[in-house]
Amino acid sequence: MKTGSRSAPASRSTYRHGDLRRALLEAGIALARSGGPDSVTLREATRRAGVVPNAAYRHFASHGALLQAVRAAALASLAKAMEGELATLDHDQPAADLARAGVRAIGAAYLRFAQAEPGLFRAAFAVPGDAAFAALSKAGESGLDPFQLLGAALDRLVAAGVMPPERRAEAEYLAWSAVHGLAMLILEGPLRGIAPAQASALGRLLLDMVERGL
Amino acid sequence: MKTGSRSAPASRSTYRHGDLRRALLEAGIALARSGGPDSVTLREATRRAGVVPNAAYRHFASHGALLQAVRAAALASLAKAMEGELATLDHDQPAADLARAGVRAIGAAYLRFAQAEPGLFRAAFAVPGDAAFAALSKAGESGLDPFQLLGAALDRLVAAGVMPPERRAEAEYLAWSAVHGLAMLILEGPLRGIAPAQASALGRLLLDMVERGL
DNA sequence: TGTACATCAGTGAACGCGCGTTCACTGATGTAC
DNA sequence: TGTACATCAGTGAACGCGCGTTCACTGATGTAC
Repeated sequence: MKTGSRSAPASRSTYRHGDLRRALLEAGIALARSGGPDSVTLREATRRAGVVPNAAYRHFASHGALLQAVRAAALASLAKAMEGELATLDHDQPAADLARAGVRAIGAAYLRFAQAEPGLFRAAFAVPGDAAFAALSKAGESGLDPFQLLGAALDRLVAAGVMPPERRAEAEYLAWSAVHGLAMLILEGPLRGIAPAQASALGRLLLDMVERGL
Repeated sequence: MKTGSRSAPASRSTYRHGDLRRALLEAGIALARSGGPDSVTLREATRRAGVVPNAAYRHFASHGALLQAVRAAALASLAKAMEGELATLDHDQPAADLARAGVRAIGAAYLRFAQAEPGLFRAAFAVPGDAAFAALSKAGESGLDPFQLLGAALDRLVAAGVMPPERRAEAEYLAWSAVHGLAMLILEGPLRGIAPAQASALGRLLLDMVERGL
């Protein structure tokens, strides 16, 4: 009988959890961080929140709903990393240089995030499938998601006269392709286990190529 | 009692299967083709081969061993697609043009394979983990695997004087990044569901960018 | 050329695993009177 | 200010699922004599 109830799975004195939804989401994010999207499971998330498995259903309709919330958080986290990189730019330089630096900052933040948080990165880009995902907030503080941040940087490139407007539409996908591909090669391709310094050197070369190529 | 033995799970008259290893591998490839690497399971492969689950252990040490064999087959298949594309090149042209066309052929084959066989493609690039994988044959008829085929095409680019030798080392990863990234965007990114024609147009633009950028 | 026997490919039955999900419940909270 | 009651967050127990893997076996094959 001990001290009343030993039914609660873990260290919690109150019957109500208080903020279970948040706790589950954070557990899910931690799981994704350490093992990628496949590690995000309802049972482990509830376990970590100190709660019985089915309690999750008060806050998430299904396992997929939790996973999508985790993915959205991962994307928002990437967006914030990009915004942070953009914030370091020196604004006292010619508009053309600044615009170019903006695109590089986006790319560099992307690559750094992929290497620093491989689990979250993989979770962010796991095949979504569900349309409902679109409603979730994947944005950073500016209110833009990672893809939109790249778009805005490219818009500035056009506005600064660095890139002809007729190339703008394709540029989005071409630049994203190059950077995303390098990230994948580093995460799970032939470049796996490369040192961060080498990776960022390669990143610079890649961004050179993109800049020349666009 | 029927006609002797009804113990065999499926349509097979002989007690011995005859070529079970091959049958399991082909079932595994079919599974990867339709559902990606996660669909490759020992139980389903044996089911399709008309055999009891544990029979697989006469031919594969574990589930992972089968999966790796499937991955190697997928890579070999990609290598063959590249070789096929290279074979269509017109050799009656200046060496520089031919070398450039070679690199484009590699890239185009890669993108086409990704779109035509998304399951195999994903299986081919699923995180390997095991070093023993290196011993499996992932090569096409030339004996080169996809990565080596790209390397050879780049060597020809250098030999033809199109690319300065000092850029050769990086070029491998930069070109691969761009093409692999576009493939991922088309398979499970914002470009999912794009029409093949649009995809190949985008592929051409990407290869333009790479060519200019290198 | 015929027969005993070793080999070993495939069988049959069973494990334990962790998962998502459903059901009927209980007990703390906060609101209406 | 105090009490009855509705709400609903979390419990407890149980499902069925498909998976990888292990064990002792059986029966067809092909080789040695």
